[in-house]
Amino acid sequence: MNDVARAARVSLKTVSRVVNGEENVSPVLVAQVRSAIELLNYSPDVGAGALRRSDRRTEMIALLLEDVGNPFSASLHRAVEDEARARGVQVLTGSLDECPARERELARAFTMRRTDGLIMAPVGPDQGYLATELRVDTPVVFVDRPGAGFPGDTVLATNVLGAGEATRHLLAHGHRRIACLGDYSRISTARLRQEGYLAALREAGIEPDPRLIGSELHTALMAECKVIELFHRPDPPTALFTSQNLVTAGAVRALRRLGLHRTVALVGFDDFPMADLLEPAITVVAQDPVVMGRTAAQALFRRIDGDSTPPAEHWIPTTLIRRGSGEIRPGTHTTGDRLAGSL
Amino acid sequence: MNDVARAARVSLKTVSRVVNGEENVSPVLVAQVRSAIELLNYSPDVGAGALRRSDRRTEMIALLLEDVGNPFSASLHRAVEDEARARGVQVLTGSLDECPARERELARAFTMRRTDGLIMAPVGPDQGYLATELRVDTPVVFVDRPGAGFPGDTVLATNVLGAGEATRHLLAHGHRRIACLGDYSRISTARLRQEGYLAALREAGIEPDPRLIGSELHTALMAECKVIELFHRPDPPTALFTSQNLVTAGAVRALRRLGLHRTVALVGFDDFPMADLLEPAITVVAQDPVVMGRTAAQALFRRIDGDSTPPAEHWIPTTLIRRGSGEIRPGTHTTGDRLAGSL
DNA sequence: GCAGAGAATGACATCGTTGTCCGGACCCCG
DNA sequence: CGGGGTCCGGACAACGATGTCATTCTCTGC
Repeated sequence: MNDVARAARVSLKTVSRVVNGEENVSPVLVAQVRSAIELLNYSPDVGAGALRRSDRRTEMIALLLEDVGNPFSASLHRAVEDEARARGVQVLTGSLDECPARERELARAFTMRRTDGLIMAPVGPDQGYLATELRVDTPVVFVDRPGAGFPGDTVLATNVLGAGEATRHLLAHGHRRIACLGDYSRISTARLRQEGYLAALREAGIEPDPRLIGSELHTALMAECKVIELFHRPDPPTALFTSQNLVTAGAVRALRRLGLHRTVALVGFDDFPMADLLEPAITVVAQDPVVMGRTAAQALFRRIDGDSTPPAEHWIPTTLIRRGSGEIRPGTHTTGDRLAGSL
Repeated sequence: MNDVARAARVSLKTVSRVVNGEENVSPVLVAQVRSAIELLNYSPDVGAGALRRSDRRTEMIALLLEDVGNPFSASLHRAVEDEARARGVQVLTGSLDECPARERELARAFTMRRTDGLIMAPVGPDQGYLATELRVDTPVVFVDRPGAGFPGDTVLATNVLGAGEATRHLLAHGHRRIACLGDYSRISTARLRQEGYLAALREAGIEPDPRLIGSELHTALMAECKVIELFHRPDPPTALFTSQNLVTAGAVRALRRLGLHRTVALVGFDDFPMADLLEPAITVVAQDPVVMGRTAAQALFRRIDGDSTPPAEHWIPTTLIRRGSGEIRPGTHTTGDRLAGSL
């Protein structure tokens, strides 16, 4: 910037004014400065600017997700990026992999980078550390899972409702023995979805059978094994509610191997690409990661812009998508290819 | 940091030394400083540090991908993150959406943030602008697609080879009329995959039929329509090679609607989750986005560390995964469910 | 006892930028 | 012609940190 000032024969400050589009600079000087900028390929350093500026904005936000490589996190990330782009803000991301230590470590790293705000899908049981770790007035928005020990807006899917709807859907199709398979019970979404399942059963006057409830299934393979085990025992379920993507995949695989995919009903939580192309196509309770990401980003920017109303909770509704697998009735014994055509 | 120095009754410089783990500080002072840091919840500002430091490293790299929300980009992103994390480097990402203007805009934004390097899947026809836009000595690595007009390492899938292998696989199963469906021809990967297809045909002594070649199919719907059109014409293909993910999805959908999914062979370029659960399961030429991301990040960090050997090309091999759809022979008229069990 | 080496510490300038403040030029009006 | 505002432009300090260099202190060896 010094070089530009020299080349344009003006003071440093005038260059700064031109770059920042401030008023009260004569058109002549503006032109001089602009051409000097062009000539020297000057590019302002937003980091240095942030350092000096009174608002201290870095125009960067941090996004901590379970795994930027998985479809849910990736869609959410994209939605956040789109909101951020509209404001000229850049996004720093990090993957947590269900590891609380990583959560803290990344929160720390982003603090040292002075991000203007933080959107996070927490994995640890408590985010109280943010109070000391974070710079004061750095807003935090929790997404997908609620945070604890630190105030912040929260953006959540209607997990209990969605799981209840899935379960009621199966009940309405005549099922009474419905299994519920989910991820680690320390994950709040897994707990809540199981809760929704239990509530729907009780509502229908059915006492839940603990042998039909599987948790701690973190990979498709674990889910697959669990399902196979389930059907090797007496009195197996006639329907499955799988409360997470990989569990759904494992269950589909298991039902195939057992030759039960047209006999046992299945509703999964969270949609996935090609779900409509499987046979039978998979009925799911779809979340909306795009709306979740957008909502979280909008909430964060409102806070960054100074909104200091009490933390709000945003509930993003889920949608039941009927595709076939969830509409199988108990006692069905199709072996042909009829369902495929009935889409 | 000033406050810490005051609290610990030492000079600013001594605090800096402790924070940066420099030697030659007496243990007594180190302890004093550390407790002051603890007491005041001091967190160093890496931005300010980068400004003053002679190497000017911000410990951030930029990653420009097609769309961080799509599975390929997301996996690649994750792999880059893992390499970066090992070095304490953060990753700024941006989605390009096939828009050259966005490519420039984001390259500019990242330059203003002084990222230490840039990994990019270019969409524009020329990256010559980087020469003036970018800070000198900022290394660039091109991934997925080659860059033009600016030197940089390149990490590419073996597109021609992979497409050739897919096509030869279909030829080996007796197909002679094989369609090739792909994305916008301005995308280099689309062109190269078509090239591989053409080469394999010619190698087999077959003159390509232009009516069997579809390009500019950017969405699943466009691909679906194209396939349906293909089969409404006389002399339709007996096999399809779909050179991109969404095109594969569209083709599967179209074949289903036409009732041809067990009759017409299909090989797709790029794997996708659940491909093994479709009926028939989809044979694909799989890319390896994780290896691509890792390779790109490693190459970038080598450059950041000062390697100045001439730009290198890294070829990441593709793998043909036989699952069923690619092994259908011409003239097959299965209507039952046999293939599903034959996995 | 003393030179010289080396360790420990601090003073100060500086990175690229913006906030503050001041001064000069210009205009309008009485 | 002078008073008082508006408009422009620059000098200077400061943001939070580190590089450089000078200073003090403590040994070591003879």
